[in-house]
Order: sequence, then structure tokens, then C-alpha cells
Amino acid sequence: MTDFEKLAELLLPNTLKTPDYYENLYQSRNLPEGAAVTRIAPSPTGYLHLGTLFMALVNRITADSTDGTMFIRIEDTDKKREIEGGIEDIVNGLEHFGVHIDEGFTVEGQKGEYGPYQQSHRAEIYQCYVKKLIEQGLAYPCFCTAEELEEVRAQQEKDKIRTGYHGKWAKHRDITYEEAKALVEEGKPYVIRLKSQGSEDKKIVFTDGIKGKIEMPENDEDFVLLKSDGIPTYHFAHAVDDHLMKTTHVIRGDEWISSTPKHLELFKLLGFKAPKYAHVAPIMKLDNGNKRKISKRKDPEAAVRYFIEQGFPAESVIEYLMTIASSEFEAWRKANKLESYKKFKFNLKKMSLSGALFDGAKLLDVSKNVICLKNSDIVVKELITWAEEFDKEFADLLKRDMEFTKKIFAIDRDVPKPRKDIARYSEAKEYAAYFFNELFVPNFELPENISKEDAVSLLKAYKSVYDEKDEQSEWFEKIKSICPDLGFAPDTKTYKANPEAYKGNPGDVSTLIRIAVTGRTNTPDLCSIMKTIGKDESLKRIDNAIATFEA
RNA sequence: GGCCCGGUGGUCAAGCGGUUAAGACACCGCCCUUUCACGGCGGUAACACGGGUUCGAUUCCCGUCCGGGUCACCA
Repeated sequence: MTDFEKLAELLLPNTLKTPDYYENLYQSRNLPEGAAVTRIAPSPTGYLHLGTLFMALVNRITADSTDGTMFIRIEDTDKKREIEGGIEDIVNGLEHFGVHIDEGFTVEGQKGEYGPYQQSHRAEIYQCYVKKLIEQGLAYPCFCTAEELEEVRAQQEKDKIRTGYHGKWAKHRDITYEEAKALVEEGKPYVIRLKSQGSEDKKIVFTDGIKGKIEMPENDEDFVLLKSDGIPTYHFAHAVDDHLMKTTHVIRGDEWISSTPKHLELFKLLGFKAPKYAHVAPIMKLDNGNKRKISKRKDPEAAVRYFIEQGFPAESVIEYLMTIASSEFEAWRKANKLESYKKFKFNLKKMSLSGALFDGAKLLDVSKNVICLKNSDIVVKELITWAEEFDKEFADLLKRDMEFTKKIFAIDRDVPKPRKDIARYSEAKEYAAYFFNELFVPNFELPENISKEDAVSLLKAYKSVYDEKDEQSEWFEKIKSICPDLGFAPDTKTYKANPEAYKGNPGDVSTLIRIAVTGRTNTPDLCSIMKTIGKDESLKRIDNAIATFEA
């Protein structure tokens, strides 16, 4: 037995399995040639974040574009930061947005052949790989305390040299078996560090799927593999897990670029084939004139929950994220209006190199286009679902008379060129308020060219010709018909030809009626509105207006 | 500070040696129109800066500046 082997046995006496066991247990995936195996590896430290959703989307469409598969692995190696319900929130959230997870934690529970899919349940796997590294003299225990490490760092900073546990600063790099044994028996806590074989003045080059060729100094830091509690760090878990889970493409945030040399060294020393890396630029936010990564703490829109509360359909958010993910998406969408975004041929190389600023106005526009494609039945259904959760009173109002509600949202909707005035369901209440007596707020402010007297005469004249059975064209003809007698032009052309001769045109008259019936100057087609609220209510409101103007 | 990655209109972005430097959102104007929205047409607005290389640079190279990331027993 070599000293390294003795050291390994001293430190990790209880490993039951060997790496060979796991290599054998997890066989290669039965997938077609070229299929990408991607994954998302969130840590359950908070609610589903926009960035996580975005990352999941990119991984999903990368897998889909190659008939591959995507799994989820929970990176819960930092128990201190974990929050309760974090996993469920992520899994359910992704499902809500239609980003399907093939394997790992799913809405139907855990599934897949490459588990466990939670790092806190993989301790013995990591340990046996670490043990092997120690046996090979490629890892060692380090007994430095936080204070000692801090002193070293201070000294390095003072001497203006690169900070970190490397080279001559790596105090325990060459610890002997006897020294280690003594310290262990003393009960001193320790971590396991990699004995890096890299050198700062050598370069490593790797090709990033998004950024292209990246050249960096090799890693020479003896970074921590196993923390003192026996739990691995991200770096080590990443190498072991993605190897065992057969990940082909590691698509992650670009904050990981700088630690990629560590990962590459790990794959090499462990004897694993390294995956392809693609580093995605984060979604940014403008803060005091500066771009910065969107932050869960500071930005409400960072939590995906925000969009749900606002009443954005899930497809709208995805659609917007797709426009960020690929510069070719919008052109494709224009040519394929009704297709699912999943049909879009995604190419990682087309991703932006730098982070996009989150653009709420753009989201609104995208969402309008998403909603206008839905028929009124779906709009009503989604609206009620939203309202049930976020505006119960409104939901009850909507459900009171479903036929009525459907009529409201069918106005100008189930037609070739539907209205695009709702971008999120939270706007619907304001949009439809005047249909409900509970919400209707009369407002009798007249346009400048209509006096109260004229308003009264016009409204009375209109009452005499009004017929609730009239369809749009007939309806407007009636309005025109009352114009000449009261000094208004019979049609717009006549008015425009000689504006001084008239008090106004039929448009002004319809505006008057619109004000009386809805309390607003802007609404969808008034004829449809009056048909929807019915003859009695329409007349009641008109009478009420007359009374107000006469007063 | 070291090491990386970026820098085309307000935003998202095409272009990758020769272009009147696309398009989308936002904004403005006009048209359509019963108002609004839609739609159509048009408009304002950009290659960070300085050196090279080249007959010619937004495109290539170097430097500067600016922005971002990272330098943990966090991921």
C-alpha cells in the first residue's frame, strides 16, 4: 500500500463502492447520433428566476433541435442557502411555462436512470471519486482554518500577487501520511483539495458554443473538492455528475467562464471526456444608467412569479425570451405566425455575446400579439383563471354570466384582424369595466364642439331612431340620419369639405353616445357594445346622460 | 488589481473588407377610420475612441476608454 493509498483510507474509510461500480451502473444513453443531452442545474435558493427560466429554455430547445433530452439536477450542496419549497417552485414554474423536463425532478415526481438527481443524495458517489484521486496523489487534505486562509490572502494582496491556494501558498499540498494522520486524530477539521497539475503560464484553449474560441491560463489552484462536511463543491459535483449523467452540452450562465479551466482540469484528471460548453450571457437590467445582471432581490421582474401576477400568458414570456435567445426568431415568427416556437430551428451560435437588457415594452408588444391570436373562449378562460387567483371579485363578476362575459371579449376579437389592446390579463378589468354596473364609472365630459344643449337634442334624436337589432352599418346610418337637422354634417367627407358650416360630424355624435353609454371616448365598436349590454341598459345610460346634461 | 468576455440607433439586433449600415420595439407624422386599437405609408436616430494593415475598414490587428463577469469550505 502506498502512502497515498493509506491517506485515502485514513480520510475516507467508509466508501462501499468504487468508481468502476458507477461507471458500470450508468450506461450510455440510447439516443440517436448527435443528440444533445442538456441539463439545468438550479440550486433551490429562492423562487424561480427569470434567468433560470431562460437558461432552461435554451437548454430545452438545444435538446429538441437534436432530438436529445434535457434533465434537471438539483444543486443543493449549500444547505445554508436552501429554502423550503424551492424545488417544487422551480419544477412547477417551468411546467407552467411549458418548458418540459424529461428527467430528474418533474411534476410527476422523480424519474430517470441516472439519479439521484439531487446532489445532497449523491455523497457516496463523490466520495469514492475523491478517494481515487487521493490514491493517485491528485488530491489531499487541507487543514487550514478560515483565519489562516485569510492571512495568506492578506499577505498575497499586500505583495500584489495573485490570491488563492496555489503553488507555494498551498500549505498542505505535500502533507505526508503521518502528518495527516496526526492531525486527523487530533480531530482537526479538513477539506479535500485538488492537487492541481496545471501551470499559470500555460494556456488552455476551448471552444465555447456561443462565444467561440476562448484562451485562458491553466488552472493551478488547489481548489476545494470536498468541504469539511463531506459535501462536494459545485466544481467537483459538476464534473462527476455531468460525466455520470452523460451530459453532452453544458449550457450555463457566463459567470462560469472563469472557472471553466478548473472544470477542464477536473475532467482530465478524473479521466472523463469533457462536455461541450456554451456560456450564455445573462439578462440585464438598467440601474442608474448602468447595466447589471437582473437581480432577484432588487428587481421584481426577476422572479417569474411577477409575470404570472401581471397576467402575462406563459407563451408571452417564452415568446419574449425566444426573441432574446435568437436573433433569427422574430423573422421566423413573422413567417410562421401560428407555429409553436418549438418548431423553430435553434442554433446556439446565433445567441448574443453580451447580455440583453430586459425590455418590458417589448414584452408587452409580444404579449399583445400572443393574446390577439387566441379566440374569445380561450381569452375568457385564461382571464378567469388569472382573476381567480389575483382578483377574486373580478373573477366572480366574470363568472356571474358567462354568456355575457364571452360576448364582451368576443367584440372585435374572433375576426380576421383582432384587437390588440390587452397585453396582460391584469389590464382586462380596466378594459371591460363599463360592461359591469358595479365597475361602470359614468363620465359626462363633452368634446369641445358639442354643447350641453346639442348633446341633449342629439341624444333624444338618437333614442327615437335607435333599434337594438341594427347591425353595424345600419347602426351608423341612423347616427348619420339625425345629424343634418341638428347642424351636424351628414358624413365626414361633407364635413371636411366645409368644416365651418357644421358643428361637427357623425364621428362626434358617435363619440357623444359612446360617452353616454360607456363613460369613455375610446372603446371598441360601440354598436357591439350596445348589443352586448342590451337595449335596456343602453337606454338607461343614455337617459341618465340626458338628465345630467339638462341639469 | 489579475484573468476572461463584450462594445452597431433609446432598447433588441442583422451585417463580418467595398451596403443608400437591414429589421423589430419605443417615439413622431400621415393615411384608413364612428373613437380607440389594428393595418398601411413615411420619419427622427447608430458602427465608443486613437493608431495601424489595405486601393478601401463597422467588419482584420494593436492600444485606450467604457461596460460586464470572476478571483469562497456559494452556486
